[in-house]
Amino acid sequence: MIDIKLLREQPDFVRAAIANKKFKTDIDSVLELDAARRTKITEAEQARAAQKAANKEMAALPKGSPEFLTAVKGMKAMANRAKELEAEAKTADEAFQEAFLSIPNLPDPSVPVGKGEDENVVASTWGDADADYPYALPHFDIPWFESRIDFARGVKTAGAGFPFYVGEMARLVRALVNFFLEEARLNGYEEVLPPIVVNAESATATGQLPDKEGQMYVDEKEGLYLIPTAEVPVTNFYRDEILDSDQLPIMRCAYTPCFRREAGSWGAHVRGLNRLHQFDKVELVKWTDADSSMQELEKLRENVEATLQKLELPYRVLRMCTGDIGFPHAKQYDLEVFAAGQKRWLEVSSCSNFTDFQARRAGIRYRGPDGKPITAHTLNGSGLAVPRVLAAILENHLQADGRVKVPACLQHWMQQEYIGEAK
RNA sequence: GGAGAAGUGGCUGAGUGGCCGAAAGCGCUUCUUUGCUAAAGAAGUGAACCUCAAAAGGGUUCCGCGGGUUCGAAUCCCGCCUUCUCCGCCA
Repeated sequence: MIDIKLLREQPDFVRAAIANKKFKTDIDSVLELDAARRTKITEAEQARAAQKAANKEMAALPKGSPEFLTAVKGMKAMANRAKELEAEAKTADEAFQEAFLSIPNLPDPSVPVGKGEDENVVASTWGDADADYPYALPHFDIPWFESRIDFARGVKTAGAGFPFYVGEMARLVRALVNFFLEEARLNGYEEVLPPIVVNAESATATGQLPDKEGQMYVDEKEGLYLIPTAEVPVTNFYRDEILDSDQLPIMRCAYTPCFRREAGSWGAHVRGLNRLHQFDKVELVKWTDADSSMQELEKLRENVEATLQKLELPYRVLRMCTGDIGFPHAKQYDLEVFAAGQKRWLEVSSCSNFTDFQARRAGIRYRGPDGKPITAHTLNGSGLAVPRVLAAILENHLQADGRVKVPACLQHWMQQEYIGEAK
């Protein structure tokens, strides 16, 4: 949620700022609900204050005396009145909160204005996507692919989108996870191994609930959700806490499997590893003060880029435009690797600054110079998601003999220069 | 899963219907003093929201969470959560 004071004091500024986002909000009705709510709260509090004052006088009277009994009669009416007004205030407040939560975060001024994904700006490109890849194939067309990543048996065992990784491919996935974690560690991120289920409070704090409820797998009996990303449990680590400012920025990384229902998003272009219900990812999360989050976003993006470079995969950085950044995002970069077999760019990381939007909702603050709590800023980025990186490795590093060359940076964990079968 | 006990402010811990937003101690901050990495004394020391142009001030709420009883609840009742102990089960 945004800062309510900003909305009250500069409604036109807010209106203009979110005009270019894809989420539509009626600012005027939010302001009206806010005014109505405040009137009701004041009324209710005055009634309660009057009751408490009268009550205090009454408490001094001898219990059971005639004066006492008379006073009790009057008090009953006051108590009922206060209760009524409090109920009205609560209703008005809930109506306001619901409307207020529909206001998206304000895009940073540096975000390019645009209506949708076609207007994202390519900020930079690394490597040579136009190079000749004479042996590249879509990864799902590599002859030995199904013997290493077994979708059919995954369907039998769990369902579509839950493949088995077998033998050297399982080891390659593990190598990638280790490599990503080690990169993060060397860049100063402290590793955490979080729960991979969260409760409704946590899912609400980071914004998965209520809007994206349909995207998560849920255990209704226990009220637990399988995480769609490690962002959820990791960010909630500090929910409802006040941090010391000298701790900031806090940098964490976490490997987890991620679970996404991806309801209604299946089609020809999501074959193979392009989109799965379960996948492995290393997530980077930062908590910063209010002044340095934009710089920290650049560092975060650079950290992820450096990791991609070591994998020798061409990629590009997209500056997401106002019409394509997410609801809680102030600024967002997407990193896409070029998969030479499919001749497609595949998103492997999204690096985002939520400014104070998510932290306000999650109650994450730090103490400022005067000791007063200030809402923190939160950021996160994938560093990286395994399956699409794996897809690009399989496609781009496919050799003349039909095997795939394992990038040098993974040797430490793989101890194997090639995978697959020679023709 | 069964039985029992407990959940109070940064920490320890009083408090069983009104004088409790909450004793006391510790910790922390500021000041005073003596002066050598310390002692003593004084004052202060949570959060959210409403009101106010702002500050000051005022008000409401918060004693695990949510309901209820009552003129009035940290204190009584109900549900839930968590922790601890014992038993059971188990990687």
